[in-house]
Amino acid sequence: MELIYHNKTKSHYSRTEQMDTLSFTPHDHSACIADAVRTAEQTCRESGLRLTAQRKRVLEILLSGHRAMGAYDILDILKEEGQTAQPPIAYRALDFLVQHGFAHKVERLNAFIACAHPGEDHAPAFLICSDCRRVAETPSAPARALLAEAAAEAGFRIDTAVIEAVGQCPDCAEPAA
Amino acid sequence: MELIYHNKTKSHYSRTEQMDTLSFTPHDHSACIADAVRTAEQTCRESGLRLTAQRKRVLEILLSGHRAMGAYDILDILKEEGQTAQPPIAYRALDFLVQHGFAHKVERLNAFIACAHPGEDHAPAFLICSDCRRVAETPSAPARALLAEAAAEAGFRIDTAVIEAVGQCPDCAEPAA
DNA sequence: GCTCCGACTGTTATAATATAACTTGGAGGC
DNA sequence: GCCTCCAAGTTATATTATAACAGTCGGAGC
Ligand SMILES: [Zn+2]
Ligand SMILES: [Zn+2]
Ligand SMILES: [Zn+2]
Ligand SMILES: [Zn+2]
Repeated sequence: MELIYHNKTKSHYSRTEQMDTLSFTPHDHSACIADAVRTAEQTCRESGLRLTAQRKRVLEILLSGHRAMGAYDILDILKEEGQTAQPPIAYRALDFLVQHGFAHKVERLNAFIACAHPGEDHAPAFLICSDCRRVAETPSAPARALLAEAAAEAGFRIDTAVIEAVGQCPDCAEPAA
Repeated sequence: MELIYHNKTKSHYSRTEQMDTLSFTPHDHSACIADAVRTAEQTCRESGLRLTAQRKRVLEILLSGHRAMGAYDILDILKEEGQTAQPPIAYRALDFLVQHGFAHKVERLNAFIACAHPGEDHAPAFLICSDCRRVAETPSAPARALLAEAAAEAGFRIDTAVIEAVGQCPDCAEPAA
């Protein structure tokens, strides 16, 4: 399979803006997990936050695949690991992770994913594959700028914006060959 | 496609694209309701759809304010009107209205609004006022185009996209003067 | 008119997602 | 040691959504 997506027109996305959508790209995933955990640990150390065992474990669970997971999916895993695990356990850990940028909530799915670019201060759009449930982050600054423009014309001041696309990822879009 | 999104002065939104965000604009709201109901009736007549009494009543309830309402908010109103009204009553009517473009689901709120531009074949972005809970539709075609471009670079084909902004509407943004 | 069919409605039950409220525990500062 | 604070544990409940099946109604065709 040889797909080339850059051949048509000039990109609006500069090199430095290129946030690779690695969920859909083969990569060393155990390194990917280790990196994310290390980044979270370091960020917390620097900011005086407490990445407790529970929070770290929930982050690791989210990181195990680049898929959105419901709070109760996470709870089930914690239970299998021997915890008693009532809902607030999962929701509190998720709140912490989302609050501090280590995870995101996918509104369309009422579910959560580990952030693929922790520490980068980004406001991603999500690409949600309806076939395999994988979710990737993609840059959204240009789209957000246009949205802000449209909002401004209505006198509306945007605090946050949710941008989530549903469709087929590269793997699932291939004809069933 | 030639878009320059850093240009402050020139609008990317043509006159004909101007979907006035009337939720935030004073207007003859009873005419607004009547128009929407009439449009729905006509569209259904033309398309062989059945705008039953339940569906019409739910549409009217949604139209009563330019706010997002939960399915159970609607159920409560139906109950006050003497119906027995179990959840599927509301969800079925909402499914129909959303399916055929007479209403939208606001993912961020898990709630529904009447479409402000029925029959226009549009894919709006929503502007959600966090203070007064009013919701307006605004054009999103330019932002969607950029999102599609970013997705294409990842080999992702978009079927649908949710674009929802939370912030302050013109009325609520005014300093408490 | 009658019948059949398909779509809508009524009803019961339950699933899935999320939070409130209060108690217990534990690390660190003083 | 003791206090404070925040996290974790626990119970209960709120909110959002769907499954499943039984009744009803209206129009198409005969
Ligand atoms: Zn990975
Ligand atoms: Zn996929
Ligand atoms: Zn109106
Ligand atoms: Zn407002």
